[in-house]
Amino acid sequence: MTEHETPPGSNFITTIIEADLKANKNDGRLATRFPPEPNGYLHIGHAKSICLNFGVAKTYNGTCNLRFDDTNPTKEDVEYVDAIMADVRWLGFDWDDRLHYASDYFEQLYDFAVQLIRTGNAYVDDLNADEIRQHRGTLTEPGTNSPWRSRSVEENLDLFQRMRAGEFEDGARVLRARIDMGHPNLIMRDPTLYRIRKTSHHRTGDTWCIYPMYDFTHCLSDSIEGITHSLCTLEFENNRPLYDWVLDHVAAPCHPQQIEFARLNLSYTVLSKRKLIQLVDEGHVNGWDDPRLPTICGLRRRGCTPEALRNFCERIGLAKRDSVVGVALLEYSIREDLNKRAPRVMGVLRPLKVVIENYPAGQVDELEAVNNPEDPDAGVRTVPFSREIYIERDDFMENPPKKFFRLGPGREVRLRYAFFVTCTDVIKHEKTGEVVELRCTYDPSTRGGNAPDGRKVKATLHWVSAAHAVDAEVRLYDRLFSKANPDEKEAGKTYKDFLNPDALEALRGCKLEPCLADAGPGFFCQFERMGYFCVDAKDSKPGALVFNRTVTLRDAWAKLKKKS
RNA sequence: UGGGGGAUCGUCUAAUGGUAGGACAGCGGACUCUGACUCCGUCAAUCAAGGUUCGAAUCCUUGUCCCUCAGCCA
Repeated sequence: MTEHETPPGSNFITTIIEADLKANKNDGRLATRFPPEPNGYLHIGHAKSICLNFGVAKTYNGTCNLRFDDTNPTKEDVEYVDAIMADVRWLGFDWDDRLHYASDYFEQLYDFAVQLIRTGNAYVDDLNADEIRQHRGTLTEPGTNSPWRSRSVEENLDLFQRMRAGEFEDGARVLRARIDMGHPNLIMRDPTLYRIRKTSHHRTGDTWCIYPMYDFTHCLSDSIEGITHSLCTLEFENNRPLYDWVLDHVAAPCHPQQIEFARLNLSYTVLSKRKLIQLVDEGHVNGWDDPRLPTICGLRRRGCTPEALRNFCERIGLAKRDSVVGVALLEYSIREDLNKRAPRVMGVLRPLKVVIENYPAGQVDELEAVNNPEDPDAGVRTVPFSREIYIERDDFMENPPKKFFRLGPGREVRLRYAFFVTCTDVIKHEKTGEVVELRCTYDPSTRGGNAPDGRKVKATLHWVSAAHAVDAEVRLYDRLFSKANPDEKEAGKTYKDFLNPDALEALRGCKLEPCLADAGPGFFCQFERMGYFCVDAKDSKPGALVFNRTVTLRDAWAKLKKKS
C-alpha cells in the first residue's frame, strides 16, 4: 500500500466515529448493535451490516450488541432467532453477554409511553386504520387532525391502561404521538406508537396484547443499551426525525446518533426479504439454505467461507449512494480464500473412458500428487493409475479448433502427475456417432509427468482411474437469475420471469479420486481445472456422496470459446 | 407536483480547494505439470451549464436524472 492509498475499511462512517472519539463524545465510548427482526433468514446484505457493526466495534475498541427487534408477534418466530444467531457466529462475530431482545424492554417502553401521554405528547386514537390513512393527507397535502386528538391526559392514561388490560379488540384503538398532522415528512404526522395485537409473542407469551411500533421501540432500545452510533440503511433516513423526536420527549438515558448507509445490492440475484420468502414458499428453490440463494446459510452450504464473505464486505466499501455490486467480486473473494486453503484433488465430472492400450491390465501405479501448490504444509498424497481411466469429455475434441490444446486424434498430452499419453483411436457409438471411448498409448518413461528427452506437451489433463474411482453426484450452481438486475421493470414481467433455469445442474456418475471416499460435511477442495467444491451438508451420505460447486475457476479457454 | 437523500472509470469505492487513486471486470503479455494461481503492462470516470479562485470532483447558482416516505411492517 502506498501512502496515497486509503486504508481498508475506511469510509464516511468511520470518519464520523473517529471524529467523535477524538472529541471524546460519549466519553470516548463506541457502542453499536446489529438489530435483526426474527422474521426471516439473514442474507448477504445483512452480512454487510454485521461486518460493519461488529467490525467498527472491534477496530475502535467498542462493543456491538446483538438485539432482536421482536415487536411484531404476528411475523416472528424462534426458528429465525436461532438461525440468525448461528449465522452471525458462523460469520465470525461474538456478542459475548450482549444478547438483547426489544421484547425485554416492553415494560420500560410502556413507561416511556405513559411519560409521553402525561406530557401531552401522545394520545389514544379511536380511528381505524382506514380512517387514519385518510386523515394522513398526501405527499403534497397536509393531513387533518383526528377527532380524538385532544383528549385529556387522564382519559388517555385510562384508555392506554385499558388497552394493555385487553379491554379492546385488535385495531380498535392505537396510541399515537401528537406531533404535527401538517408536517411535510409524512412519518411525523402523528405516527402510531402502539397497536393492539391479541397474539402470543415468541418470548413474552400472552403477557402483552399491545405491542410497540418500530419507530418507538428502536430508538429507545438503542438508548437503553447505551448505543452511541445507530447504523441503519437509507430507507430509515425519513424516520430519523422521529427517532430524535421520541428521544427528545422522554427521559431517555442517552441519545444515540442514527447514521444511514446504502444497503447492498448484488447483480443476478435479489436481496429483499419479501422476494426471498416468495422464492422459498413457491418452491423455486429448495429451502432457505438452497445454495443458489444469497442467504448466509445458502452461501455456507454452497461452500463460501466466512473469511471470503468478510473480505467481500470489506472490499465493497460503504457509502450513501445506491449501487449494485457485481457478483464477480463475490466470486473473486471466494476464489481468493479457497485458493489458499483448498486441497487439490482430481474429479471427472463428465467422464469419457480412456483405455491405455500398452499399459498392462491389472497393473496399478501409485503416483505422488501435491495436495496444494499454494501451501507446502499440505503435503502430498498418492493417486492410483491403471489401464482404464476417465478424462473430462470437454478435454477431447475430434476436430480441434486452432487454440484447443487438449486431446485430439494423434495428439499427446500429459495426465497430471502421471504419464504422457497419445490418442490413437476414437471409438464412437455405432448409431449416434457419439464418442464413447478413446484408445491411447502411454510413454512409460514419462512417469510422474516429465519426459526425459525434454519434450513438451501443450496440455495437462485431470483423470481418475476407472477401477478406483468413487462415484458421486455433483451439483453445479450458477447465478439464480439470468438478468443482472431482475427487478428492472419490463413490460408484463416480474423478477420471477428471469429465474435462470440452469442455476442448478445435477450431474450423476461423476468419477472422483479414491481419497474422497470418506469426505464428510465441512470438507471442501478444488477439483483441479474445474472449480472449488464442498460436500453437501444435507444430502451427502457415505457411499452416496454429493458435492456442490462453490465457484468455478477462472477459465481462459471458456472465454476464448465464447468470443468465437 | 411536498419532505428527505444521492450522482466519480463497465462495476464498487477513494480523493474534504492542490498529481482524479485503488479493487473487480476487460484487454495484452510473462510464467506454468491446473488454459488455475502469481507477475507485468494496458484501457477506462468527476451528471450538465454557468460562476468564485492562481487552482474546483470538492465552494456558489441554475438545471437534469435516480432513490425514498402516504403500514396499526421493520
